[in-house]
Amino acid sequence: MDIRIVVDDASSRYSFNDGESILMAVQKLFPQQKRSIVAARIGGLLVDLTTIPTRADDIQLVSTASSDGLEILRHSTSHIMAEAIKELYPDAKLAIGPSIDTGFYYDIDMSKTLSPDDLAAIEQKMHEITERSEHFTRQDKPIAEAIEFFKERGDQYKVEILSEIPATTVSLYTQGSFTDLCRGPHIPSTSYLKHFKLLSIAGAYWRGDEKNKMLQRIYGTAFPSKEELVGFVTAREEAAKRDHRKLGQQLDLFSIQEQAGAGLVFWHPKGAIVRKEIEDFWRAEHIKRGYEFVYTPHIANLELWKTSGHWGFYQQYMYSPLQVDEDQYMLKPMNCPFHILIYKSQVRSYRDLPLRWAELGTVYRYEKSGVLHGLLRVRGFTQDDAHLFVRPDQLNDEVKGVLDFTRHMIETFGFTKYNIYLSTRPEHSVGTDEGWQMATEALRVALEEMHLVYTVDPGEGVFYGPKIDVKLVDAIGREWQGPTVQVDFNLPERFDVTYIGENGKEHRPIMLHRVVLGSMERFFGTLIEQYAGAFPLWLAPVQVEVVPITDVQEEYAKAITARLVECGIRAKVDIRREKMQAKIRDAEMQKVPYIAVIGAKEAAVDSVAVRMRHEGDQGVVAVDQFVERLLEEIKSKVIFA
RNA sequence: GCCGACGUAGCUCAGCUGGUAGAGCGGUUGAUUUGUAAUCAACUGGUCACCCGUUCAAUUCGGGUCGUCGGCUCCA
Repeated sequence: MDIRIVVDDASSRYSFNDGESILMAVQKLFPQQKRSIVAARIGGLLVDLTTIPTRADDIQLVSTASSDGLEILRHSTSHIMAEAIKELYPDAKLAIGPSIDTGFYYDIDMSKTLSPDDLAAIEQKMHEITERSEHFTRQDKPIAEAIEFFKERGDQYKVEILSEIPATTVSLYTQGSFTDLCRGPHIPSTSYLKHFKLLSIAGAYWRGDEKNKMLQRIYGTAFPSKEELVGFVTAREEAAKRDHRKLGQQLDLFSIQEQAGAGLVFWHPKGAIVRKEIEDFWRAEHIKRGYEFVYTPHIANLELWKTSGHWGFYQQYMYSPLQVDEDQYMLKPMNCPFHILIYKSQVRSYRDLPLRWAELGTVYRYEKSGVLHGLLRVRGFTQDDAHLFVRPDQLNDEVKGVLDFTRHMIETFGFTKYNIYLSTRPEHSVGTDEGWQMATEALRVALEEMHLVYTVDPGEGVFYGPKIDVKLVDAIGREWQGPTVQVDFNLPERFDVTYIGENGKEHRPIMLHRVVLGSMERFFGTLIEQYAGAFPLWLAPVQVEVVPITDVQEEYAKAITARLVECGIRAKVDIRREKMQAKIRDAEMQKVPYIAVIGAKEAAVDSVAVRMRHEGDQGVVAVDQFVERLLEEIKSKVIFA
């Protein structure tokens, strides 16, 4: 049979003999790259290379250079790891072992608790298996037979999975003595696997449900080449250096103290400067966009939280009540009810809307101890919150306004790594289907009209309404929810929020909850990682470090520093009895954007020798010119100077 | 909260099988007056996270608590 074989952009024809598999053809056609071609695609379907073509459809070869190929390699690696584990620990029961973005994992239930040392032994066993060149063979079985097969082996998890598969037949893959339930395809032989590494052990609930048993999960990765594997490991080490927790300490930005409690943030002077810059900018942008500011208390009567529904729907995140005289008061987990109270303090006309009220509102939420994470998940944090009270006819424009605002913030702060999601109605929620549908549609339309790329995140909305989330990505690729817009038709209902319409009758406004940064803590955390601590000039805690070469220039250096400070520049002078090299080193390590070196030459002509962070010596510049340049850079919020 | 690992000077870390601790950096003092990433020296610094137990003796062994880290589950 004569079939066209496609590789990347090229194609050639090959005439298959009876019973000749794709693998045999590949070995003849591409002997030099036989281990990089791992599967094939026929009519859109991925198949094993051992497949014997039955029709004259085009065959597209899949190599490990493609994402499909890499996934197959990694998935096969997880099977090989499972085989190794079964050999070492025969009582191990396997659950699931998929490939993921960074590699693969396998969830295992076994009596022995694995330690990091055991990973080396498993890896060793895997190398043995790859040297044995075991073939992966596929077998299609009626589902009942497959269930019987796994039942006999005591593989209860496989049986459970099978019992929920609707198909009548399933495929099993065997290599060596190991057989697993799997859709495939797989690499033809274990010898294809050369470059892999087991990374870590973690706990994971069976089927991701915390009511189920916790299994042991082993994470690992595999790559087509040694260089790529080494590159992956180095990239992880590099990413760890950007970790905001590490930089927070090195740059003296913030701390979280055991003595005070987990998840409670202390902003040190340098971190506080960055926060103040962010806040100043934030306020100025709000004024430009027609917002007003409000301030509200940190605690309020429990009755208020019952009215708002938080007591019913959000109690697990709220701290225990405080007894105040005869009443119970709650620390606020959200700001919304307070803004509503301000709204309700007088009768509102349709002419007053939209009302946009913003507050840097500090809230406290009980987060489970295991989820706390530096600045990115804490128990007390300040939301850059705002609530918009809008008429139905204003909803679309207002959502778009918020999205535009968010985009402006993200761009100004130079974020390049983020994803947008549209989250729909969750299981636990209030309101009518029509309400949810209308609100979700409003968000979707706004996203489309703004030409924003987004993903629908089903069931991830808040109990009171759907939302659009912007998730910022941290140094090692984890997503953290930042900016969000949420439509709420529930609270206005519960608090009986109204405005008087043109017809003189009461109408219900729609409420929008939104943050354009997320929270000051989380935003700062991701910002630190974004810049690896090297903030752009406008945000840098110290903008200029003035370094006199000897103490002869000390007075001049102090005068220059005072002049810079006078111009609104955050300048510091280093008058320690250290060599200039040591001062420069320290300033570089503190990631100060500019170092102004002053020796006898500079002092004589009212100038400084400018050194830029990461760039080195920039030559001598007159002080006035230097100031002008700095002010311009600060004003324009240049991201990469 | 769950699974696992970890918790020694301000920081980074050493301390074999139990006999109350060390280094470098930092800080202080002194000397050095220096041209773009660490000048030299002396001094300083720790109820070994906390509590209970085993032991003649615990930083070291066991249990618990708190915290941190990697995941899971859950969220700004």
